Amino acid sequence: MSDNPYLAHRHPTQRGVVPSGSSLSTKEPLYGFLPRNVTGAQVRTAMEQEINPFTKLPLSAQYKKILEMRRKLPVYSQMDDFFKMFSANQIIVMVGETGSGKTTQIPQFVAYSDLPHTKGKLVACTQPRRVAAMSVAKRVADEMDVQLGRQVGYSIRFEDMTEPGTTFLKYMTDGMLLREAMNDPNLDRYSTIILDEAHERTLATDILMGLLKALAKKRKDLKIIVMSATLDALKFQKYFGLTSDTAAPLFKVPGRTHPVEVFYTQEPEPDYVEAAIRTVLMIHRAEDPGDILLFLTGEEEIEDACRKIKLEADDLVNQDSDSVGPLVCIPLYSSLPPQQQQRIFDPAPSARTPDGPAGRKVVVSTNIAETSLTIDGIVYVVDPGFSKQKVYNPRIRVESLLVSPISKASAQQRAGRAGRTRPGKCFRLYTEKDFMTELEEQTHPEILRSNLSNTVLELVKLGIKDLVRFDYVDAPAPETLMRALELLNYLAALDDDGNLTPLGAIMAEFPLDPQLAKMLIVSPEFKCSHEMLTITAMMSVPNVWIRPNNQRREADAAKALLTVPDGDHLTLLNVYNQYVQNMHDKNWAWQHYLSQRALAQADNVRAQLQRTMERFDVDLISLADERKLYVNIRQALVCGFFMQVAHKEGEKGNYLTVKDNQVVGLHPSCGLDNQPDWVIFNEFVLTTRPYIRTVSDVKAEWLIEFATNYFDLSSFPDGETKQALQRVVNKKAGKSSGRVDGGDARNSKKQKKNHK
DNA sequence: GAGCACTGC
Repeated sequence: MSDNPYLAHRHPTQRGVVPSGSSLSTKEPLYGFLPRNVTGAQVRTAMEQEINPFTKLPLSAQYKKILEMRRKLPVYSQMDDFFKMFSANQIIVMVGETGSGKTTQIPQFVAYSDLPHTKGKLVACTQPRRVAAMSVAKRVADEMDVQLGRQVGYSIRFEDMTEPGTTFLKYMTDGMLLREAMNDPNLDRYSTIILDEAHERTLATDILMGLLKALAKKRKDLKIIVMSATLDALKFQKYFGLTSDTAAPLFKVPGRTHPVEVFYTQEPEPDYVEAAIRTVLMIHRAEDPGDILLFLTGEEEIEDACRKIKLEADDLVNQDSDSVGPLVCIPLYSSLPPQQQQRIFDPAPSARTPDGPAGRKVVVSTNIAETSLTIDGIVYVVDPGFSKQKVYNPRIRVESLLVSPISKASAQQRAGRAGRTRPGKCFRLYTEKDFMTELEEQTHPEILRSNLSNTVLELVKLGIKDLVRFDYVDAPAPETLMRALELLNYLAALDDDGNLTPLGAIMAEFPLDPQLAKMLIVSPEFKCSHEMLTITAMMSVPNVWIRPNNQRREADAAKALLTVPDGDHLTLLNVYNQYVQNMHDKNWAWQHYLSQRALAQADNVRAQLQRTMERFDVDLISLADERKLYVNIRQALVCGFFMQVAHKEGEKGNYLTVKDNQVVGLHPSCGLDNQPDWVIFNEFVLTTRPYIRTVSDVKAEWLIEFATNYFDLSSFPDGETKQALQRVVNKKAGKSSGRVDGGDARNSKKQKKNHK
């Protein structure tokens, strides 16, 4: 409070209430404001003064210009109703369609009501994506006529653009707020928390909803606003109702978009890519000027479709250049370099002759254009009705991507992309009947489609005792929770009663999957923590290898030069080290067919992980003897990934995963120069057939020594794998092992038996 | 002998 000039200098004795009857009243923009009891009229008056109520500085011309625009937003005209509802309720559900202005305006309204700056508190507004948190914060700082990072700021991974004591309105990623909650379960710094884009149902937002619902009962002073799209509102209202049969109040704001006419096909389309190409060309020939957005499922499909559209469009132009204009086709997916992604904002090609037919731009995109990126000027949307979606099978512990039908909500979102600048049309390549009867209402929330080992560790760290009975908006399958608990128990992050161990508490502090966190924390015992830090960082960023279609051989040759034959993990280490030795040179990366973007990310992640290691006194050490070092690295890998081991089966190059007995092959990208008996893998991918990817050679002795519990033979199904292990155990009998078990590195004690 | 929907800490 003392660092607040407003209170400290003028009204030091009043707590959070701006006094009335003061002689300063005429100059005081917040005169008479009672926290959480302000009216729309009061706020509008304050906004129109000459003095910025939060900085005491004169308001700029730009502020006044922006205020003019803000007044036209649908949400602005409902200010009175908003303040009434906000004053009277602890939790509000709000729906505001695209263009309502909710993301920029509501947090400001809340700031005028909460007056967080007078109490040393903050108003937080979460976003699912970093770019959104940054760009909205910038916009709102402009609207409030303050410098970004002062009164208004943002907080995302790698960047905290806030000033403690000054910032009172903070945009942040949902994951960032969840991290904060792990160390401050009451979230005491916040007076109001706004969860924006709740309908996207990210894992972090789902967990936050559960936490905030419980916290609202404990902290009566905490207000919560959940903002979502229309379709989900009732679900959230019921979830956040005070009792089982009352619902949280709904605040509704209309959007500001143009109508979109929707067309369906008469019959189902057997080949959606072919149908999509046909539809794009039909639009180009027959419809008025305006750009087209086509949704497909992945990189290969998109590049392929772009080629075909381009060929056919050129044909059309050649046949009839008097009535068909030029067409450009632009692919869009996340692994494209940013420079190429920018091409979607290029204007459509101009007509060939001054009065010739207009040119047209076609963007062929993954789901990235459904939420993350908006392209202005789109008038036509072609929606085949599919996207790649993550699915998790807890039985075999595998996450995979499957091309699946989209939901109605998703189809609606796609159609909406046609109406951002003027009335548009959406061509759905499925029948209206299928839309009505076959599509699910909502996309399944992420929590139902993911491996939850990370989430479960977070929840336990958050103090949630009974994971099965936690009040989820949608409860995950019990088997998924059991799988997560089992893994965390084997990793010694949780004890046999499900309580967090000291090791688990540290693991939870790392922004990593539990396996990675574990191997990193135990790595000092193997004197290779510098190296494990690098490998962990490299495993936490997108694929560094680039393999252009027309230069596959060159790319493979470049990769061969960097490959370490004992394992892909060592190759990743080598790549990073070479990158650093070559001074992070962009050209070096380019010449070796490596993604400079991914390498730079690895650098960033590595630095963050190193800070976390230092914070918890995890030593950073290396062995000088490289051969011994490479052995130790693979031993440390075993401590994290012992549940992802496969054993060679026969001579055909097939492997059997341990315990699950899935038949898998080494992925063609694997750099091993032979077929070792035992391998440890990072990923199980299900494409043309089941593959394991990022694979290293390990020894059976290590499995038994460093993952004693998991490789307890009495828990093994009979089979070749068990026999092979039995031979190793027999051979080893008589010799004694010197090393401590890899279970709980901190306590250096043997893991307890924990099998059924 | 082949892929990497998209986010997030």
